[in-house]
Amino acid sequence: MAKELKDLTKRSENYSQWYDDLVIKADLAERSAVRGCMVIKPYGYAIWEKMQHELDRMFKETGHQNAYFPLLIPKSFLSKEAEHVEGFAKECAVVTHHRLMNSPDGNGVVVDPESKLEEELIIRPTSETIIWNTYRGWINSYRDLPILINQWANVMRWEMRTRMFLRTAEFLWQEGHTAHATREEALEEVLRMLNIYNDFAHNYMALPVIKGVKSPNERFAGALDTYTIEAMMQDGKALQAGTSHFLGQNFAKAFDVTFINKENKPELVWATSWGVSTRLMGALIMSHSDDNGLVLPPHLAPIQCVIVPIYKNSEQLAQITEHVEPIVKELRALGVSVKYDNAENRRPGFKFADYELKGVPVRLAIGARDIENGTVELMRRDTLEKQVEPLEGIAQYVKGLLEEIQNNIYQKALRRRNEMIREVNSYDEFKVEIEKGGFLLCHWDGTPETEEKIKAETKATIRCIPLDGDKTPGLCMVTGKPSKQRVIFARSY
RNA sequence: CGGGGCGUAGCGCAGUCCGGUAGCGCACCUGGUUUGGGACCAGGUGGUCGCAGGUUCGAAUCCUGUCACCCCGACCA
Repeated sequence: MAKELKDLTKRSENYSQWYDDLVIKADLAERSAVRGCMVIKPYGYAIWEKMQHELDRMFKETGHQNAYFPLLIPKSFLSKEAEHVEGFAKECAVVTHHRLMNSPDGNGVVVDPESKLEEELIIRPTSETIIWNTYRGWINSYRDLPILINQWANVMRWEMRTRMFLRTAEFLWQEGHTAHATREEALEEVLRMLNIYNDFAHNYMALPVIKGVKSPNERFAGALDTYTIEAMMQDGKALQAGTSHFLGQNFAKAFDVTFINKENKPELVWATSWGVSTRLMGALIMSHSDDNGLVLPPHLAPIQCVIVPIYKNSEQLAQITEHVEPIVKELRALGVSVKYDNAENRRPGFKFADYELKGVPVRLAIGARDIENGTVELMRRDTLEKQVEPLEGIAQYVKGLLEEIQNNIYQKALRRRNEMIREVNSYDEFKVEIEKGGFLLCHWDGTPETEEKIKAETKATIRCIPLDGDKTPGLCMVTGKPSKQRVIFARSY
């Protein structure tokens, strides 16, 4: 084990490989036997649960409720919205039969041809269709609106290439699906949820993101507008961290969902959908990790503080435990999640390295020397700095330090991200700069043709048209045509 | 679907050119010494060498076929 951990050494030229190793060695997930899927391990899942918990709270505080819709979607549902089917058709897993039988040649089992389904079922790649098919029955009058529902679920997209957390064939997410009486109300909802994602990324993930709207090329299949939060990873590639879609009346039209308004006239319902997924785990890992492993922001760390005893014999361990137990109690009373690792089959050095790899924000080490001096050795994961603190009042100190670490990790990520943003004014300069990674702020004439040309020639896409910041018009760097404002280009995951 | 690689112990690999007893490191088990940054010593368990044919006295190794997986593209709300 020791040597295996050492292999997670300095970040290699191949950042993706380093990332995969980190995910596996930090005990977050492993590759599964199923193509393009992964097994999320307990430690990784604990982080996801914390994310879920905080997001769920924010959703409920804004009037949303949770519900659950089926995993399987009749094929015909998917085809009702033309753009939607075009966007997803190429990556759907399809259920065609419902029974197996013993193979006639005696080798295992085969699909029973007799069990062929009359209509194939799609494993949901997203749930707009089945949900809007259901909403039709729920909505009659303006009094039934709005409907503000969220679902925590798994979805499946048969991607050609996968990468743990960032793009797996099956992933966990939440998808909100809301129905409104007016365009204005729906648009308000779209921005409300975008802001929730932004706040969550900032306050919990310590992840700076840019709010913006997608170009038509990058829009969700079936949406009129897609809003996004875009993050920048340490290797200079962008990551779409969450989206909020204004669906207009497209799905209401496709699924015939109308309501009777106050004037007793039928009207199509306005829709939004929004979601974040386990991809956020990938964002978390890629944004903060260093060469010693994961760095978790305290607000999401399953273990916020670990205590490692250092002892020569069982009497010493008992003595240390006596001093540690009240501290553990006190920390828990302060709402700090703490682990006292008194396992005897690992030496302290191993534990130190292991908890660093796992990103635990604060480590306390207590030995006989400390008991004598009334001190404790404290190490913070974000700076890797060690300090000696008095045992007295240590719980309160750790509590305060966790907030400082949370803030420091954000500031560090923000600084790094900002250094990767730069303005570029000519296409020649763009081709040079894009190789260095990061966000490039450029003028674009607003046409899909220009965006496609840039993508084909440089692999860069428009990550978003930022909502905040500079709105000065200019001239497109490629065509010289007028541009309303600078947009953000990057290569992305 | 194109281009490249790989398949040998739980994990990481050597052995393949040139056929001849299945190897190494880590992990695991036992005993002992250790324990303030990834312990050490001694002993031990574990393999139909991806699968199917073929050549041969003899195949991880040579031949034919086949199946996985990985990487780079294409694809990716």
